Amino acid sequence: MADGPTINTIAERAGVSIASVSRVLNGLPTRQETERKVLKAAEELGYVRNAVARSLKSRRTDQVAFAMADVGNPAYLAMLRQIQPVLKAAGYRLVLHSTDAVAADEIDVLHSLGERYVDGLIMSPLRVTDAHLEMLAAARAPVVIIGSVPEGTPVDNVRADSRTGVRLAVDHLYALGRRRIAMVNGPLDTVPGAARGAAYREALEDLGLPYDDDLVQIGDFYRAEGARAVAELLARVPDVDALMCANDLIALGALDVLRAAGRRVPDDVAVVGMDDTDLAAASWPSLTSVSLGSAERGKVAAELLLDRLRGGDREPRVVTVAPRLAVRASTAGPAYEPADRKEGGA
Amino acid sequence: MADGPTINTIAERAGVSIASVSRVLNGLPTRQETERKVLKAAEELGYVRNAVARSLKSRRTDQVAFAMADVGNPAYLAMLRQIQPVLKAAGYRLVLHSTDAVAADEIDVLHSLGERYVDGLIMSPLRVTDAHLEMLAAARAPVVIIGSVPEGTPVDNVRADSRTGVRLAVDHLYALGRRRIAMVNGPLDTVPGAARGAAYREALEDLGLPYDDDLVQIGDFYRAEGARAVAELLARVPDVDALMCANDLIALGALDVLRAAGRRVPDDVAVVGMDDTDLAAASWPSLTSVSLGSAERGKVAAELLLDRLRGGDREPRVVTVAPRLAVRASTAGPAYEPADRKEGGA
DNA sequence: TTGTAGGCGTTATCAG
DNA sequence: CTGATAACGCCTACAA
Repeated sequence: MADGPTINTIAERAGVSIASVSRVLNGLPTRQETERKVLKAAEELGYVRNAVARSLKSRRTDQVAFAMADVGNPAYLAMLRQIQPVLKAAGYRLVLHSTDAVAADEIDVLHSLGERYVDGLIMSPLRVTDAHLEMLAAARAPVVIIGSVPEGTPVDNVRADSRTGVRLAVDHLYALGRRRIAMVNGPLDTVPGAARGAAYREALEDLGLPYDDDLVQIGDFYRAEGARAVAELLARVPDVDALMCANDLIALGALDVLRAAGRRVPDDVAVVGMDDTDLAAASWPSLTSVSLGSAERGKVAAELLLDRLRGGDREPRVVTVAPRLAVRASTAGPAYEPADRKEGGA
Repeated sequence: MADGPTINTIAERAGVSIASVSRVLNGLPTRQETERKVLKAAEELGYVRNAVARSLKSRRTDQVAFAMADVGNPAYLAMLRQIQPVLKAAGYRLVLHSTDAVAADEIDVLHSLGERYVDGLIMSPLRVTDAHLEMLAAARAPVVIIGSVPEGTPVDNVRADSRTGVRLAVDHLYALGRRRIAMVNGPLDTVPGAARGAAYREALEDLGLPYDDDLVQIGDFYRAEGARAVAELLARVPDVDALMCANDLIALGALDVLRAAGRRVPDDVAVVGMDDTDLAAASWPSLTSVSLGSAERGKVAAELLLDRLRGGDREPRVVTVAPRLAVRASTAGPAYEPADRKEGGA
């Protein structure tokens, strides 16, 4: 762990100037002989470029960050899988941050942007506080937000249309004859929580169904929390016949609880998730879910960031990705009995 | 996105020297008046320290990296959840890398260590190639490997004891009366794949059970791959009565396939996973799984790294975490029928 | 307590 | 094509 060699060490050993070393290392035109000597010396010394010094001079790190609110949520993984290759192909290394939706951690990541550790940032905050907005306004490197920020925030913004998404789901449930459609949501002070809650209410009203506070249960966007919320809901409203869950993890928790309670899905209670993650197709029964285009949003976000990094000093752009309903067994297919019925939903 | 202010900008505005600015910003003793002026100027300018320049001088970044082979595997998340707070408490920012078990990506992360972007690294490689070992030997910053590296590799090493772990599981299955115990493994050229495969063979032999190639199926450490592998296995060896899966994801895939095939778990086929992730307890039926102490390993790794970062220039240390069998429904409990039987396993 | 100046390892400009 | 040399932004003796 002794101090590593620098271009100076190489220069000495090769008997050339540091300028020549730098040139060789950066592939600039050099005499064959010089190049050979330098490369040989570098090799022998086990030289590794000090990227920190390089960044200081070049003002670039060739690194980009993606800050995820919940690493355990496959929706973010779907984004990651799209973001990673796009940036990699463009020569950037992607570093991840796990913020656990803690505002302070997100602010810290934003801060690290200012510290110049990365050239750009993709972030998907659950809550958007004033502190967030301040830092975004002051950001000196490109930021792309996946999720919604207020109009006028000077960053690119890739949005889901959860309003339409929730409507797709509620309409689907209604079409199946469900009339006691409950909503299991995450915290209302989160961006998705607020949007999905409002959308649910709106969808019901448009269908002429009464909005009933009892049918709304707030928990959090995790499986265990979802399960807890659904347990409470069932106790309070035993006649509920459909659950609109604010994400797939909540929906999986719902399935756990319904199974334990002996309620058949979808016969007794239909369940819809959101995000259409891998888990939705893999669960039992498989889960109908509203795709909010996680993968697509990741891809778009990466491309927007890349565009900015390449010098696009354009107006902030807002892209909205369209939702899609993936109908599966939890609302329309066979429930516990070994498959074969063919009825299809909606 | 104009060029940000530096300590020079602040110095001018505050009418002091850059040295004073630096001192104030670092909390060194300064006259009240000076401090006030500097802080005011910094505030007004929206100053953010350039961490790159700071690092160049101080030779520290206060950042540490954790390279995960598979972000989608909850076993790594369990590690992460332990690593994160330990390092954070010590003042380090944790950055994550997703390598997808691609050797080239892992080498790149190791390279980034040499580039001085981070002060240390925790890494959990699936395969350990010569290139890995070379870079580890040459590493100029502390590295902790979660997983096994050959004796003599000059890095701290936190190991699981999958040998004992597999044995616990196989013995358990044997005690339940199972005699056609198959193994569903990941690639044999991975460290865990090789270890678990060998352990399985050894465990059978010690029980006096014949080792049968037909009972071994190689796939990969993901759910879909696990499902595929189990489907093949079932087709080839219909009378199998127990599956020892090399991790929980494979085991979940196994449950999917068994359910689709109408085989009852555990009545017809008992299933054991490894890693004892959150998913094991949450699956249906809940999954018996060998805990290899992911959380514990993460914690130990973080502490070892911290020790090194604090100057511990000691001998490389090897810590092995003991396995534990978590018995659940997939081997011992009720299967598909609504619970109530009380028999307990082993 | 404060300012001046040197240096961290690179890159890039400018003469030679 | 090559070699001095000046930044990049910050920290830190050392001197005042």
